[in-house]
Amino acid sequence: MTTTTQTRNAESARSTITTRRRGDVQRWSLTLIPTTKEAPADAEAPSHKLLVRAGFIRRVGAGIYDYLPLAWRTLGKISDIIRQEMNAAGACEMLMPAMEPLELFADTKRDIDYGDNLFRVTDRHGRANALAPTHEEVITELMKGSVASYKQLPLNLYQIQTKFRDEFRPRSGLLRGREFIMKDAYSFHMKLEGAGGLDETYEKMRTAYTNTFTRCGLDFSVVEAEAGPIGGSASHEFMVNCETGEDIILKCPETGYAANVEKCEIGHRPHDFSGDPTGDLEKVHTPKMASIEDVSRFMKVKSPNMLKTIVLARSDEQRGWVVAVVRGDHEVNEGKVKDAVGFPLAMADEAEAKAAGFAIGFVSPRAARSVGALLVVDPDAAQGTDRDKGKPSFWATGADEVDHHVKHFNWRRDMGEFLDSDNAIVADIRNARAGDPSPRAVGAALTEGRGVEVGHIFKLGTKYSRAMGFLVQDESGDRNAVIMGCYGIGVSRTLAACVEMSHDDNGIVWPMALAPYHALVTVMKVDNAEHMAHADRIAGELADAGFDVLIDDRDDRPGSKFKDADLIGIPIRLTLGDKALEQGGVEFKLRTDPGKGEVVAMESIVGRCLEAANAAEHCR
RNA sequence: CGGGGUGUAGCGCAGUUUGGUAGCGCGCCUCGUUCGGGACGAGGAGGUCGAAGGUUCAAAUCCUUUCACCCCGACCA
Repeated sequence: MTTTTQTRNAESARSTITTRRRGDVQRWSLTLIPTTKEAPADAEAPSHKLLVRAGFIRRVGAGIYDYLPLAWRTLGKISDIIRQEMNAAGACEMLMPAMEPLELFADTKRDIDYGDNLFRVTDRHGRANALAPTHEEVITELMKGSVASYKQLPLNLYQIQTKFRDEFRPRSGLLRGREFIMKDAYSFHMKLEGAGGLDETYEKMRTAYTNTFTRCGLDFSVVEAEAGPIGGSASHEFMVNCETGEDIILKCPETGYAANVEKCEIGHRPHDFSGDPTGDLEKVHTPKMASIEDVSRFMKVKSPNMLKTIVLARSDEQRGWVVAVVRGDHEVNEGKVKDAVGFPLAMADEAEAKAAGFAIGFVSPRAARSVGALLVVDPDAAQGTDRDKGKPSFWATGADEVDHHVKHFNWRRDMGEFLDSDNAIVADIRNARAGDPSPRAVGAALTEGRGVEVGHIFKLGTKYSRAMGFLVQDESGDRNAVIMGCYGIGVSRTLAACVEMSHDDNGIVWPMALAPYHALVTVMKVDNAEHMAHADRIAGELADAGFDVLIDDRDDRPGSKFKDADLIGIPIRLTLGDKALEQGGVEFKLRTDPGKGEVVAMESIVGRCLEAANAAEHCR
């Protein structure tokens, strides 16, 4: 550090309260940034390769990584944004232990639900402990002993902390590790609606999450996810959009509606059972071919011309069968079937279904009538006429006889009046896919995208409070189970997702908000005292303006320094060398700019950088 | 948990079929020449060949056992 920098630091250290943040200045030679030309052989995902190559992370064990200085700085920036948004939304930070006694799971049985994914640790006395995967039990236990009156609620508490999950298969570097950094928040309420209710906090969290990821400079989608125990839109996932994402999401290009595959609704699709038969029912011997693909290939019938018939069993107190029918190339969505029939159900036990008379693997819609079941047909399967071709629909389906299928199935002829009875309904019961009509805009088609889940908020209801006996007295003196919400952000995963979303052939391209340093001062001749003095002065001025600055003071060849600069992805590069100095300036180049950049006069550098930083804010 | 694969220098790899005392590229150290997009020359350091046991005069190499890691699938509040 130069004397000027030291003096400035000393000055800011003297004041007890600062209203503006002074940026950091760091010399490359005094930190650890071990860049490499080659990525480890086992890395596949772009973020994994680049984070290792750029010296952000190093593998310690399967799914366990060191966060090196650059990574730690970026994680700090993500955490800072999260803290600001959480605090602004009325949540309060605390810290719980990473380890917890296994006894805490006694009431919720989550140790069983989690199974082998729960890291277990036995201490010297033989006590069973767990490394926490999340903290519902710990915080509920805390609240149980600290909150006894409705007057103390609502509350929303959060922490940023390392979490553990003994994944079967850790992969893709930071995207799915066994140890990861997470922000988890838990809110507590006496009611769902109105002031102080769960719904209110949930909406605040949804806004806070949207603000957080927007400020991080991420391109993301908010998608409706599987409903929680309360139902409705009780759960949202925040997905960073990128090709390499593990999760598939569907979006309506006109309304912004987005949902994951499980949850996505499909817009109106007309249906009509009427239409002439395409021929007499023709039974075909299809030995041991129970799958659509096998039968399709064998009978030379395309899967969209087949009916896929799934047998489900009612899973509440009442007994009963449900036969769900979709087109051969579609997938039955159990959740949607459940919503359509109005009672819980599950895939039928094969033995029981066979005993009841279903030829499992060779079932046709006719079985609903002959065996006695509620028939639910997806609109795309409920067609007597092929609309596109304007002629009767050709259907192949099971023969309700082991090892046989039939061709020329016709809804009217083969099902008769059963279709008009209360035991036959048509409803959206399949998974959505790209090209399906949007449920929110007539004429719009859903598009498919991929993403990495970085945030998830949901309404827990009273699952944990009931299980653990967290009851609080309300105004009338009654003791009620507290209603909870829970809100998570994968902090370390956000770091990796950002790299997945934003990189090029040369390396990482950080958004300004998450970059470990905003600017990199690349000094060409580090043994030239005058040049170094310029670098220190420029860095100091930038730091005063709030920029975090890294000075590349390594005595290395220009080529490798430029390559490293691109690799670690600092947004602004200032090159200090003879060429620009002769013109009284330095070279200014954004990571996203091609070429060598432009010469900017010394006195204009800070202004030029501020301009770039602000432009970056706005374009996100 | 099923299928496939890999463990040799910090990283990337060859050598294993056919046993003979360990090599290449990058990186690192020293010296010199270089110096605006991963320089060149000369010299040098660095390896219990994942571990244990066995066969053999001799094992990275053959045999047995074991451990670790990766990829695909299944799974994933």
